[in-house]
Amino acid sequence: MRQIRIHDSLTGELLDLAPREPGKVGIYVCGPTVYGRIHVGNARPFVVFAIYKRFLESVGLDVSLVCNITDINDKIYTAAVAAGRPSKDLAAEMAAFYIADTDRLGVGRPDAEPLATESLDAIVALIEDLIEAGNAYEADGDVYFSVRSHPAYGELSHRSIEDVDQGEGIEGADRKRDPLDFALWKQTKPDEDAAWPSPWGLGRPGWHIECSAMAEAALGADFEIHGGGNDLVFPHHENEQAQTSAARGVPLARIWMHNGMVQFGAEKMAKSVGNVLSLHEALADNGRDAVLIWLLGGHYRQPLSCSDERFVEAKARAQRIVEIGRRITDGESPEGLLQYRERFFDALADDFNTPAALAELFSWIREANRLEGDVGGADLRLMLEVLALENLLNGESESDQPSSEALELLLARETARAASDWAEADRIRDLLDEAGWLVRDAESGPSLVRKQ
RNA sequence: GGCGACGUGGCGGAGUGGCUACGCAGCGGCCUGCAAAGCCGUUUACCCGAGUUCGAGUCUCGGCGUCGCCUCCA
Repeated sequence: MRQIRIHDSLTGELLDLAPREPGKVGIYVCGPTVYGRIHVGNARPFVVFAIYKRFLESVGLDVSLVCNITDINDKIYTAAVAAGRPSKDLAAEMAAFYIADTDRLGVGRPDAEPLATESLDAIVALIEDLIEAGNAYEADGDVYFSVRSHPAYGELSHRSIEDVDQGEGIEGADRKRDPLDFALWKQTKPDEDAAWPSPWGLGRPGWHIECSAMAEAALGADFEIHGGGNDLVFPHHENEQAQTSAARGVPLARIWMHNGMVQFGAEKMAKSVGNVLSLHEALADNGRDAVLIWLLGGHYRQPLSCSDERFVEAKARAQRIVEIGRRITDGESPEGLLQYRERFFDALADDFNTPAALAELFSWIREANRLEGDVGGADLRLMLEVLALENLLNGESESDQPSSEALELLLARETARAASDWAEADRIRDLLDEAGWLVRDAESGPSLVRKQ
């Protein structure tokens, strides 16, 4: 079996995927905070890890993918106050949009999508354990993690404790014993309309502890892969790692897998910058095939540029796959093309190199196009299924079946062609073109193809 | 300032110490009545300088430039 290797942010090295239990892989990915519609940058980790799960499953692994939904966060309260509505309603609405928008990507749903609001017991229990272990302390209804009590702090983001602060001089600064410390639990505030009971009074959990608790609840500590955008490495993932390893004595995850940012122009796409393209808009304008091909067209760790040109290009690539779909037949693929299929999977096994895998897929297509006669499409379908793009081979839908009028015109054109009446033949072809049909002549006869 | 990463052909984007990435666009050709689709070709692509090496875009050092994180952030 192929050795699967992944770049680990903690060690900075390619690590072999080494499951706790042979054949089983747990992946936890930080999902969005639901205070607005998500943009294509938010969609990147969703797609990367959904497709990675498909790849791992295609090589026989049993994968459990967990993507949380953060529905307790400052941003939600701020947005709710601005909208003059209960934060609970806003979060519920935006969570529903998130599900709907990502559903349209058609890459499958995660196996679990825990909500912070439904994980309070686990969160409170983890905080209690940290206090008991001497890594956290209560202060006037808040609870803070004591960063200096955990010597390994900084190991993930490769920074020294001297170089960071957790918002000194901002919220809770007077209650912290050390400016480095970060909040695990925050006492409720007057402008917040959501709070939960705890041993420290009414309040709400900090963002970092939510993920530690939800990840552990779903997968157990020391699970295989923790993912997310590389903008989360510090402080979010650093803090998650510190919390769980302090409380449990084992790392939260064995491999930290971070995706690069989507860039709009030269800058990171971010709501705070305002240069966002919402996912539902991108899907409506370009279709999910093009959005997917665009996202998979770059290596997950690299920045990915977003622009109209990129989507035009992705659509053209999708079209090339649709064209080969008209050419291939059911059944086994020629042995001569096997090398491309093998290298496709090799590329994905080697730090999930989707652009290299796509290159092999397109090489398969080119070679198939060069062959004479029928070409079985089994291998191509296998590759496309991993990428959730096998729909491109499924051919015309009902609405793409030529109408009887169109077929009559095609017949009339054949009559004209048989009589070498090219002017009439071309006139009919123009008529068909206006009706949305492209004529393609082949040895086997003419055919009509729906214009894209 | 600290930490991390990156600079590849018109554009996007992989990759390896010596062998065509791939896609998109343009141009030329084949095929076609003409097209479309497809195929073939497209003349030292690897930021600059120095070094290591038989040989470097690929390793080392030094520049220049860009991006991300250090504050909520996928």
